Amino acid sequence: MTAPHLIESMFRLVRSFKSRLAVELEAEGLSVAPTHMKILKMIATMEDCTAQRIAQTIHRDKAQVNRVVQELVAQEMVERKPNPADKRSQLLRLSDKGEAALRAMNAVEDRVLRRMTHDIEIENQKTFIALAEQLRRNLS
Amino acid sequence: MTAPHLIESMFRLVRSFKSRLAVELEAEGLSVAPTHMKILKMIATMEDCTAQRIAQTIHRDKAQVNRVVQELVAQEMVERKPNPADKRSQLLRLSDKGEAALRAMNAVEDRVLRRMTHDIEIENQKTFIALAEQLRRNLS
DNA sequence: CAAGATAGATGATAGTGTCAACTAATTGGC
DNA sequence: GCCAATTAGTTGACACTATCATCTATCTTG
Repeated sequence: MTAPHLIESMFRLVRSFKSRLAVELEAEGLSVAPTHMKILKMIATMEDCTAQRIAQTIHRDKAQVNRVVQELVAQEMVERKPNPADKRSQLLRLSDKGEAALRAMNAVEDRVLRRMTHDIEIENQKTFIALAEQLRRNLS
Repeated sequence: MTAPHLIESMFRLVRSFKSRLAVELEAEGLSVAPTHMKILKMIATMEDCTAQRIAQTIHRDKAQVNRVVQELVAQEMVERKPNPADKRSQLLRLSDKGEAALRAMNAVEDRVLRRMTHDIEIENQKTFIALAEQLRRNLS
C-alpha cells in the first residue's frame, strides 16, 4: 500500500515546486515558463548547442524545442548563427540579456531549492536521489 | 550541489511514470488522460462527491474539474443527480461502466507501481515518502 | 430582506506534449 | 560521383493542463 502514496507524494512535490518557483519568478518580474528556463540553461551549458541536440538531451520533441527557441530569439535572449559544420543547423548561444536573465532565474531557483532542502541532511538528500533514480530505472 | 539534482531526479521520475502509465493504458485500450483518471478515483472514493469538493481536495481549478466531469458524463462513466442539500450542486457517482473502467485502470497502474518499486524495501519506500513530504512542507 | 458568498458553467489564453509533413542539406552505399 | 536514406529545422494540427474572468442560480448571513 505504500507504492500509491509514493507516486502521489512525488506528484504533489513536483506540483508544489513548480508552483512555488512560478510565484517567486513572477514576484521578481521574471516572467518565464519552465521549459523556456530549462532551454536557456541548456544553451548556457552545452558546447556547440543546437536545437536538435537540446531535444535529444532533455528528451523532448524537436518541434517543441524549436518553438521555444524561436520565442527566446524573438525576446532577444538567444542568438542563432550558422553552424559551419552543417548548413542545415544553427548554433545557439545566450545574448548578454539572456545571460543576465538566466543568472536572475537561477538565483530565484536556488533560493527555492535551499528553502526546500534546508533542514534535510545531505546524506538523506543523496539517499532520496538514489531512490528516485532506482525507481526511474525500473520504469524503463 | 545536490539540491538541483534532487529536483531534476523528481522531474525525470514523474515524467517516466506518466509516460509508462500512458503507454500501458493505451496498450489495454484504456484511452484516458491522467486528470480524468484522477477524477474518476475521487468520485469513486469520496462521500457525497461534488465537482467543487473535488477541486478543493486535489487543488485544481473548478473550471477544469467541471470540464473533465462533463466529459466523463458524456462518456457515460459518471452520473450526476441533484444534491438535495443544495440546488446549485450535483452529486456525482460512477456508473457501472465507470466502475469497470476504473477497476481496469487501477489494475494497470498497480502493475506499473509494482514494477517501479519491486526491488525496493518497504522501509526505503517509507523513507522516500517521508522525505518527499518534508520537502513539500518546506515549500508551503 | 438585502448583500455577499458559493456551485456550476462557459470563454479565453497560455504552456506543454506529440505526431505528421515538408525543405534543404548531409551521409552512406554502390 | 550519384542516388537513397537520413537529418536539422520548421510549420501545422490536435490534445491535455492550468488559470483567470465572468455569468447564473442559489445559498447564507447580517
